[in-house]
Amino acid sequence: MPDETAKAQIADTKTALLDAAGHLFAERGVAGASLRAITTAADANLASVNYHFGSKQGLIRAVLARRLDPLNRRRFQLLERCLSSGEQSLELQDILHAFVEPAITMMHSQEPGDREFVQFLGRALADPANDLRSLIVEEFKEVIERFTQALAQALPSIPPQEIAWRFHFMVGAMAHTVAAGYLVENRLGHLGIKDLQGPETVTRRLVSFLESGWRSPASQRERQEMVRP
Amino acid sequence: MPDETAKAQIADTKTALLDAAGHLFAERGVAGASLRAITTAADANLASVNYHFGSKQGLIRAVLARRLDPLNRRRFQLLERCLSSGEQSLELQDILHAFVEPAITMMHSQEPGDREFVQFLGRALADPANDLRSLIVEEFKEVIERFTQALAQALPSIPPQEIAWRFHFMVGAMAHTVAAGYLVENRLGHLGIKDLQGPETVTRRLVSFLESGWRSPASQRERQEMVRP
DNA sequence: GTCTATAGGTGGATAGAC
DNA sequence: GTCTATCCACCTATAGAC
Repeated sequence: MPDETAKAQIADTKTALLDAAGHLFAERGVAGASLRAITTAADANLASVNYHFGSKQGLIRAVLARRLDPLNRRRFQLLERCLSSGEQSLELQDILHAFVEPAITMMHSQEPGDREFVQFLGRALADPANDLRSLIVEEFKEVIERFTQALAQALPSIPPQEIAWRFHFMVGAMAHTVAAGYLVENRLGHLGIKDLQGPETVTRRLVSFLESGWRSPASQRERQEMVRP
Repeated sequence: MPDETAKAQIADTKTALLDAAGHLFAERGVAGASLRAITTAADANLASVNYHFGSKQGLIRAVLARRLDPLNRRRFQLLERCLSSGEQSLELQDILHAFVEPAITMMHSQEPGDREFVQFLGRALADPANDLRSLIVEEFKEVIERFTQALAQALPSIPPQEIAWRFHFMVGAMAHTVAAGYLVENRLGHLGIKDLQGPETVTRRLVSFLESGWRSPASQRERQEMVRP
């Protein structure tokens, strides 16, 4: 079946391009990774990117979607689970776990592509390139809304503006961790400290830190403003 | 005195270049801001960057040093003050305040150059360009050491690896706030929420969030490991 | 110190043969 | 679908006149 081999060929080239692009984007940034470097690494032709993805922008979009969609789907899965389980008590810790765990797990994944991807993602949140940022913000809109709502429900004494800021702090802590967490791991290694490695440990540390932060009482003044019209 | 006007001329061109570069680095990133764009914005000659700073790399270094050095000096000042005041009780809140306040204040500074700078700085922490990152890490080495030490002293029950991770989380929350905090402020505006603006409010929110996070108890197992040889 | 001109290189994108 | 050749815009850096 020549049709099958042709399709396989397409899939191979596309996949090779996505792999190479993901690797180089994480290593050098979107601007620093040229189509020449990407196609060379993928053992493909310079024109292949434009054929398969239309443009470099299209390639970026595809690299993002390939792993970000499953990542956020897993977040929603975990969030749904803790929304439906207790029914009455919405556990803060579970919500934070649902938000954080998928990214931290991917950061420690054995597949090298996963690790590079979250690193790229964490950096992209701070990237000044407008088109890249708006892509990410777009993808995150639903995540922000659903998790903000769950958090506000679990913490009824925290006013909405405080929720917004704390969500921002949390995103920063998580993004920096997946983007540069290896620095801490290296540092501990150099100091001769044998840390309990693995995604579970890092997730536990981060969730515990964040949970206490979220439980910090809001200022009296703002809580008063909350009940007024 | 022709000497004086000549010197003033030099200072003007250099300053104009630093201003323009700071603005464009924050807006488009280091890679995205070309010397052409910078010199045009500064109303200077294309060759002037190489004359005054040797290279683009030299310009980047100068832009960083101009505001990062005073920023960190202020951090140390505030840290010294709370180290010497109580003598017996090292207040966690004051240490966190010393770390966070200078950056948040700069983020709300009236001088537009300041605001743009912390935005650039927050982003540069995640920048994949090695030369830029190593510059920042170099500048931050002393900050990390001195604040880590103070925090370990204020929180004797937290083991060193937990200190390292929490410091990492804190840096992430702060960097993301100065790099993209305006997103939250915009969002609150769109939602019709009149937030208490100003650096004091944001600083108070962040310090309160972080303080609770730092006070989160370490796991039993790791505290046990701490007292062993 | 300033400025023009240009060298020497890399970028993304495309046309057209196969 | 693949690949070569090529276009053209843009980059940093420098040489040399003023």
